[in-house]
Amino acid sequence: MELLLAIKRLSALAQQTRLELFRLLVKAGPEGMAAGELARRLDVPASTMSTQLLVLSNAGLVRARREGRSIIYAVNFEAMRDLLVFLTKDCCGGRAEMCAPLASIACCEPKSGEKHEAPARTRRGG
Amino acid sequence: MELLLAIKRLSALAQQTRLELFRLLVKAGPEGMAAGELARRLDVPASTMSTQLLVLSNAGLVRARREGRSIIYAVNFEAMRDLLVFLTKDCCGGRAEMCAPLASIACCEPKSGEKHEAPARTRRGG
DNA sequence: TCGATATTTCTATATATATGGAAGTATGGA
DNA sequence: TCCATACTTCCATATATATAGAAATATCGA
Repeated sequence: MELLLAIKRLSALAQQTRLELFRLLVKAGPEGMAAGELARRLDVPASTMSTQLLVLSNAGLVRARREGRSIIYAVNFEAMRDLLVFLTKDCCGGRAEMCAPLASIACCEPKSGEKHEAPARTRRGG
Repeated sequence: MELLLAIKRLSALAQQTRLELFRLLVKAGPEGMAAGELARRLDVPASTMSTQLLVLSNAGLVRARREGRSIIYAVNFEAMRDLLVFLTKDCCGGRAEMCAPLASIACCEPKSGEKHEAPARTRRGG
């Protein structure tokens, strides 16, 4: 990934309303959520929400699709993944100390895919 | 990690001079690099560099130590790791599609630590 | 103590971002 | 076509950030 694109994505996430918004969309999954619903949930005016969604959208972190009168936003998981890879790869050029711990993240599966607890399958509450 | 701390760290990285600065420090490793050397390398005035270093420092992403007349900055790998974990864990609440690819990053070791190419050992030029 | 070096803090200014009301645009139903 | 709903775009304003010169502070060597 290009440096400027990474900055654009980092900037998009580096703000309270937008990070909360993004997390909400992550939880919503590929089906996404309507702009109005997002505005209601985060308790911000429609115009503000629209502006914030545009920022995330311009950064490629979310995608919009129209469904009737609603516009549904959903996370672009690939874009987010690319950003994480960029940040991680960048740091692994010569030293593993930053990256190794990522392997211990509950949902980060070993690359050969051996059997393990697979906690990513469980729901948040479980 | 707290949301506000994550935002602080994302903001710190979401700027061209600082992201380049941070990457430079990552390459420098735990030994770090002097503020003046960083300013020279990125071709910015000392006061600007100092301000940017303060931002990274306040976000906990770098640490400063004095060595003679120089002040040496080094990446706080743990802080960066925590941020990556925060961003990743956040996204893994129910869905692995964003996180699974992280396992394929060259330096991201399987958690049981089986043998693999271990590219993280090689230097950048090698 | 003096002077050179290394860096920070102070200060001003330019630029970017966040917010939200009002007006505009798109969709669907009658 | 008319109206309600769902959003976006426009605009003004408030706040935050970036930049860098000048002055201040800390360290070292003589």
